[in-house]
Amino acid sequence: MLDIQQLRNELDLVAVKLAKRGYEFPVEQFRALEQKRKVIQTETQELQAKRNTVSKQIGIAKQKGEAVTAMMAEIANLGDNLKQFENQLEQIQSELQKILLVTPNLAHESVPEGKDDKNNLEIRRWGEPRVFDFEIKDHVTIGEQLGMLDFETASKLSGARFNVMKGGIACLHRALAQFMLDTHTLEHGYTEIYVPYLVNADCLRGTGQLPKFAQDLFVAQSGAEIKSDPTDLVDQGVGKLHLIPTAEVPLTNMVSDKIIPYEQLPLKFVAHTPCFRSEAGSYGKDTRGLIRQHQFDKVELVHIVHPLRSFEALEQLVHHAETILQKLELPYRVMVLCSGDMGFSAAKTYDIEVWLPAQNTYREISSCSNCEAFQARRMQARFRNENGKTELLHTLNGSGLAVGRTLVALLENYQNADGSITIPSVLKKYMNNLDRVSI
RNA sequence: GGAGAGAUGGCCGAGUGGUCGAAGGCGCUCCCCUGCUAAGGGAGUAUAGGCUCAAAAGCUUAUCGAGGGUUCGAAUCCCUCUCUCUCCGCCA
Repeated sequence: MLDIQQLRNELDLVAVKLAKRGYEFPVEQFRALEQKRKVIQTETQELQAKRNTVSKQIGIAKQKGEAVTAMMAEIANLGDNLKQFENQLEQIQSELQKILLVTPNLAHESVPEGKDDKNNLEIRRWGEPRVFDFEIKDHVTIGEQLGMLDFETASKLSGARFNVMKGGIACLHRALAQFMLDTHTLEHGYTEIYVPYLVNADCLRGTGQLPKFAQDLFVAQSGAEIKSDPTDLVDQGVGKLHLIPTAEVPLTNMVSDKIIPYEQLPLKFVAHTPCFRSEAGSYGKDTRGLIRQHQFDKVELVHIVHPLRSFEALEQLVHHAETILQKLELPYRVMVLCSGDMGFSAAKTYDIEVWLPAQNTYREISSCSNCEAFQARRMQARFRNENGKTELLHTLNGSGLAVGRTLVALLENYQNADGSITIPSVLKKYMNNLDRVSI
């Protein structure tokens, strides 16, 4: 959420900045609401103050045994009048809130301007794509020929965009997650966290998925709820649990409604979780293979930091994610997203793209964002600064990495002519010291 | 699933209609005293808003799990919900 003070003070400037990322802010509507708000709020508070003082006087008078009828008469009509103002104010506030809740974050000044992913900037590249001396296969073919990727069974069980892994590939998948967790906890100083995979709507509002992106989520309902009243549609969505689309949601919300002493900063969390995304609106995109699934595993990194440190932390975060690819010896490049391609909550985002030989291109495997105070403001995540004052924290998140896509990269980059997969040296200890996955 | 208890400030905990944003204690900050330490004395110590405003400051509103209601007035009474705990049952 943007700072409403900033919107009041420099509305036009903010609107221009939002336009740069392709968002048209309802300037006139906001201005009108603000004008009304100011008048109504002042009036409401004056009436409340009056009610409070007179009520207090009544109390005092009663204790002394004095007559109170005069005072009672004085505020006889105040109640109804006040109620009206309060209702009006509440309505205006909620309309302002609605606008704020769907307004994306402002792009940081270092973010390149642009409309879509074509304007993203490559800032560095690591590793050389391997040259193959045989006809390469994509990960689907490799996995199916090994008998270890079974999309047919998956679709029988759950439909499109699910997968079943078996044997060596299932193990490799597990090994990857374990390797990532170990690296981040032992070498990068993260605290490993286990979190719920079902979260309430407040959490999703806190990180910015709700209210705007409800269609991208899966909603879970307990069987008891369905049975008790199957026709009740009134409370749909609210109070229901959602499957997490990323561990960013539970991890970041750990500090919601909290005031952290500044000595404890920065907090660095890592969690390995499944992620669930409805992928509405991506019909026909990446329909083959593991690239785009309704359920996938991810190792997520979250930083909770002092506002002056957040851009420094972003560089660290990207570096931590890159380390995984370097240790796996997978070639990649780092992109800085342009203003138009960034996610809702981000002020600045780096994407890491891994080389996929079968697609002959780099594909996103990690997205690292500094959300500045945008999420913290939504979830009231604060810290007590050096002067004892409370201040909003800055939050960052990044994949470290998407496990499913890392597996894809591994299968394709480490494939051999005979259809087997070489196991990268850093993974061997998680794979019973095997050298290869083969039939 | 059955029975019961509870939710108050950083923490503990009092408060069952009126000068209560909230006693008392702990913790923390500052000061005093004490040749160290311990003990003691004093002052301060929630959060989010709004208005005036360059700022400092002042004034003001809301908040005692959440929402609604009664009342001139609600932490306190009524209703609904959520969560936590205890016992029993069931269960990975």
